[in-house]
Amino acid sequence: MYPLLYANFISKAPLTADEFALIEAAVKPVKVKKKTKLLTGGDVCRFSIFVNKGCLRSYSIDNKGEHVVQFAFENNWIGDLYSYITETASHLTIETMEECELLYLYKKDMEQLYVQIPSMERIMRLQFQNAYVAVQRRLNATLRITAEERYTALLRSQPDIAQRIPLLHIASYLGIAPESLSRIRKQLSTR
Amino acid sequence: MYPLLYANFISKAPLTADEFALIEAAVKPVKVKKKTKLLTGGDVCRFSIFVNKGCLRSYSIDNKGEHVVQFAFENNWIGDLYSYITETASHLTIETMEECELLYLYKKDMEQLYVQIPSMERIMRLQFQNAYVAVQRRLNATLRITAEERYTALLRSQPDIAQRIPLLHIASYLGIAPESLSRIRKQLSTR
DNA sequence: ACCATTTCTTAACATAGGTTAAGAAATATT
DNA sequence: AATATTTCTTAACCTATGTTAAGAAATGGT
Repeated sequence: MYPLLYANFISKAPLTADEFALIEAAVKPVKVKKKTKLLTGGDVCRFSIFVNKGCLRSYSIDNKGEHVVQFAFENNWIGDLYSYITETASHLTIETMEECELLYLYKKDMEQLYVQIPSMERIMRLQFQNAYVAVQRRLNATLRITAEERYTALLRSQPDIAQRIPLLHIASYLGIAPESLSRIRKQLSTR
Repeated sequence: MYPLLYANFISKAPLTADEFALIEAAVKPVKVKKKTKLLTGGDVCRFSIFVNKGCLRSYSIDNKGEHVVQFAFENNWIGDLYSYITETASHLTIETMEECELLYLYKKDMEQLYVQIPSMERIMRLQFQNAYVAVQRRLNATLRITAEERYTALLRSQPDIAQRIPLLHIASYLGIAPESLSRIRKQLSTR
């Protein structure tokens, strides 16, 4: 039924067919249009979203504008883990950037699954752990390498990003002005 | 016996006197001199260290030199959470920067405590969560504000840092050259 | 197909921070 | 106290990225 989701789960912990059937029953499939807000700053994030098709971004807003925190493509999870766990207001907005097929896993249903499926706890711990490692790695990159190097590294890890995501948002994710990314692209093309 | 440790634990989860006695029995107190390495890149980190007195830093090393990842002062924890959980080689070195009184909590003993003390799981989850939030916040700061603003923010959150820690290491933590931090200090003093 | 909107590029100029090099100050060692 | 080591400061110059402004290109809606 959801082969991508199945692969995603069993990469973290083994599951029987019956157990995965419980997960599929808990999951809420949703199709949404481009530029739809799925979470707005101030809301409590009560779900994790699995991307079956399409892509999304999460971003915070301050007096300087939007700052992209994360992109999520097919087979990725997105949400606000901190708000989810603490049940406090999120500082993030989550928005689709293409037409998307998403699978919502609500916390309420997740708690059921914890009781029914022993490996479930491991899965959430791994999700947190992956999030932690990803942000730690990105911090190191930001402190130590130039924007150009960060951009080429991003292209390597997600080769279709330049086609799928406006330069504007990629620049925001890298922490630079869009004009600077445009200049970087030009420099890269003339080599 | 260890009032700082006690306060640190009960800020995360309630504990009975008997439960805290089990923790105190599990903890290994150590006094170490300045500039002692407690973990070296390549080791698996099998402990969390609680700082009762003194201060430490963790750092990674690459071709450009050392990069400070974290400072830990009294009442803080330090370790390599990723290596600890995955039991893979750490990329970090942990080193004292003053004479220290430390409390080691080994993973092996921690696992006993998990069985004996129900709130223990919550405590570790909170530790991970705090680490995640701290690094997320630092990433945002690094992407969005100048080195000068990051330095004044650091001073605000840890006012004695300028007295206790060499400028060299503070600059590394901020991701700038020591000369630049020296220049920033000068600019701040003439205002 | 046409118009509105969004996104991207370019260029000139400004600035934060890096690099190099030298010496001064502080701290540790004998 | 004298010396060695570490840490800090300063200054001149360099480079990456920011800022502003304008127009070009692409995309979306009707």
